[in-house]
Amino acid sequence: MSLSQSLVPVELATSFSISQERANEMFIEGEETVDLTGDGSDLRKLRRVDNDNGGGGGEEADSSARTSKRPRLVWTPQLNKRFVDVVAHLGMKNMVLKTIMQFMNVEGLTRENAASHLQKYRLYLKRMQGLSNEGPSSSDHLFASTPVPQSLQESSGNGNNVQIPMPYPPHMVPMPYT
DNA sequence: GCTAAAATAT
DNA sequence: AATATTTTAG
Repeated sequence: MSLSQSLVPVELATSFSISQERANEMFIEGEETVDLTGDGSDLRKLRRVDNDNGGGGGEEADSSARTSKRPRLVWTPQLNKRFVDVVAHLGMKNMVLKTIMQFMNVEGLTRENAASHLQKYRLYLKRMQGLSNEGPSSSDHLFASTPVPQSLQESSGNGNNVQIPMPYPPHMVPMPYT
């Protein structure tokens, strides 16, 4: 029961101070939810909510992300933007999970997360190209807000290596935790 | 109860 | 690694 206080460190190293009261509204009963970048800030904030483990102590021995099931990841528009942006520079040929994740370098994002999202994004592109040139479907709340880059429209004459003008600086954040 | 999104399995 | 299926959230 006394694990609540350390689970909601919302604020990050930003100049802007977000409402700290927001920290209180992330208690989900029986479920866990992660939120990478909520809204209006950089997207390297990963919040993690861990529920009770039924031990009594409430302390976890493992400090690393290991043996612990990661809660459901929420793809915010910002995070998706980053995803699309990276993918745009890669092109269809190099739109591979490994590369994508490498250039996104969003800490906390796992391979499974990106893979799942990539799948959905591919389906989205296929759908859009199959129908008409333009036409925001009623669904796709997330992807509809993101402009499909021209880099993906063509086959991209790039060969096996891609030149990326350093889209994002490499971060050295080991573990955000909270 | 249905649909969309994320996770998980193949 | 890519696609299919299952599970979970909305």
